[in-house]
Amino acid sequence: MNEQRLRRATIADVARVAGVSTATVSRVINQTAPVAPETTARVQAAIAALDYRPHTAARVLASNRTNTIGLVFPQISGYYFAALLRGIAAGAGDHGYDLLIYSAQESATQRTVCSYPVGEQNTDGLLVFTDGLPEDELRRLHARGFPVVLIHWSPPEGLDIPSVTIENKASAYRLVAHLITVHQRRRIVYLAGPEAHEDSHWREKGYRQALAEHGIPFDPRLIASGEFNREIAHKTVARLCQDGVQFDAIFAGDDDSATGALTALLEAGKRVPEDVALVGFDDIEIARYLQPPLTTVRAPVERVGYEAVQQLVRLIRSGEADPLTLLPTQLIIRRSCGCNGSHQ
Amino acid sequence: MNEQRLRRATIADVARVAGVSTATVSRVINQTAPVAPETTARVQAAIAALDYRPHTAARVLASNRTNTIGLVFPQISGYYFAALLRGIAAGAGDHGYDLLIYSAQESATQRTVCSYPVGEQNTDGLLVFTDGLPEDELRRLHARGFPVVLIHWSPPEGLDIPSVTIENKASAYRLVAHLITVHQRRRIVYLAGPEAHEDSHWREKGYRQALAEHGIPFDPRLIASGEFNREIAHKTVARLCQDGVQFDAIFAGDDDSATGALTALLEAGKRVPEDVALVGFDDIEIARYLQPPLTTVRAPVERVGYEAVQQLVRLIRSGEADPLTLLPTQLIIRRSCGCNGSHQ
DNA sequence: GCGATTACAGTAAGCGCTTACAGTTGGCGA
DNA sequence: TCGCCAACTGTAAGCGCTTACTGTAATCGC
Repeated sequence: MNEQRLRRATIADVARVAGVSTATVSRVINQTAPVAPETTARVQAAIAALDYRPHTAARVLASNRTNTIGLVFPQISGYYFAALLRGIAAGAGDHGYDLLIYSAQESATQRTVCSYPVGEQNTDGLLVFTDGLPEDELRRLHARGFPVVLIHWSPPEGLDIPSVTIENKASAYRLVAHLITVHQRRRIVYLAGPEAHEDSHWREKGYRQALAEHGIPFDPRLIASGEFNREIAHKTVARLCQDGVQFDAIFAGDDDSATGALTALLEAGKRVPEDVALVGFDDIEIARYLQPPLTTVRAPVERVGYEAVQQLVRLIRSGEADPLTLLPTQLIIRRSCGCNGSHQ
Repeated sequence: MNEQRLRRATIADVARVAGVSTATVSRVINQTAPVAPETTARVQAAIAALDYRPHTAARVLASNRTNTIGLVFPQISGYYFAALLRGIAAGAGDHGYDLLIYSAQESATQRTVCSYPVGEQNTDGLLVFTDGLPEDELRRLHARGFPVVLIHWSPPEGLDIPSVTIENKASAYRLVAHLITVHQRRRIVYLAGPEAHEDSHWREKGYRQALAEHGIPFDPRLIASGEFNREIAHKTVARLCQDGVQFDAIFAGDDDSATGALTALLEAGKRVPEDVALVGFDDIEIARYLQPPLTTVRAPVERVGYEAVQQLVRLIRSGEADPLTLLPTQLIIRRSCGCNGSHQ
């Protein structure tokens, strides 16, 4: 492993071997100007012979394009993450961009100057997932005209930063309306997500709208905290049962909390869906394997990632992007709501 | 969004405003040489005033250090992924490295020269997960003395590339020995993973060793393909039941296939663990929520990622690293093997 | 047959940093 | 007092590319 590292071949080496100028080599590599086929062949042979790879930093410096997009995450976890990243990686690949990722949870080694390891200094644009970046940094980037696209998050007051997310409100509405109209449920608990999580707010709005439109009064006692977390949802629902709160359905803010709720309900001796109907949100992998299989909403997570890259690339290249991209979801009816659940 | 992008401040701007040379500014930023406190203050004020960020590519080009490590994945998915990445991101952050990731599944826009978007040209070292990189590329990098660390994968014949993984064999041995000695099982199915997946081979070796040491003859009919995949495992086990193969336990190569196996067993009218004991591997999140809760082995996935970065950084900085890092696992006894399962 | 293109190739000026080298001080031991 | 050294700062040479500008020869339209 310790053979000294060989000096890497540079464009000048290639030029010398091929008997052309460095400009020509550059043109062959980037296809930025016509080069005679025979010359091209000579250059390519030289590149192969020398095992030459263009030095990225030098290209960036000279061309002023990094060809890299940055991704900022508050934390890496959960079901969402892998799917979203898959979409983003695919999008970046399709558009020829590299992907630099930064998780805010990293114990930030204090950097003298630059508070964020990813930004204008090393990327062409940024993807920010939920509250991955504090508002002032966002404002700073925006003031500079640096391309940023938000994922599952709205821009702060006054900033016109494009954002990509899913139809939370409409989906929640449909889910709750289903519980009300098809299964005649009227006391429906909403297991809210974390305060900071915008999605949860929109889902709650959909929930409230469904109640309102079906003449069911809103009861604040039926809003409980699930935190998009199995354990917490478990405890919350257990307490609800203990406290004797009356309810005949639970709309869990996401599927993770739905699984917690399910366990708690069974432990409390409730039958699902007979005594309590249960619906979730996300359609995580295991949703269909629960007993009973979970009725939920399928969010096109991967597409969210892909679409976000799409918008970012447009923003980088043309300076414009859709202010808001709302991706449609799909109602997945299984058995936990009381249906037959032919849906797989 | 369309205000023209402002020309970014350069080190020369900072130097001018602070009334010093660019060298001094550089020294303040990098703390590479003593600078008078008063000068430092002036420079920092100028940096703040101009909102200056050093241009990464320029630093890389000048200093010949990218301060970035690359991560190559065959595909982004599964439980493993998020946890591993979390460890890697943490490790990279702790050591002051940025993280560039590349998923081989990206529909590779054909690049003229460089087949891999990540490598010597833009990183200081590479982390390769399972078979993320073909052997010839690995050999090329190794020949160049480029730092690479393998995760859950062994170097090809003849290459001394450090690798980090978990104690697959010993863990599998313990699991199977537990089934044999504590629960008197003798016809134990092994649900193997994908051919390419090294872990599965080691787990099988542990399985065979446990059989051998307890005087149980190895029966090839009990080796079936689970592919580390719920659906496939489901089908495989269903077929096993149909075919009337006799067995009293299943050692699933991973927890995903264990969940598939569980469903298939229940569907076939077998009681778990009474008729068939079931154990998995990984301890994924839902393992404890299965009915019955799954006995398995907890792999320190996040630590694997962190440790891999550790080794890579050592390799980058000092040229040496441990050839093989085997992280210990922990037996998680729940109910699916037949125990009481006090373990949470 | 002549000016205007077009196809192709080279020259050289940076891109924004780091750092080797070279001062200029002032303090301190001898 | 002198030499030495540490502390601090500046000068300028690149790092390996891209690309504006030039230059040449061949081709084309009429």
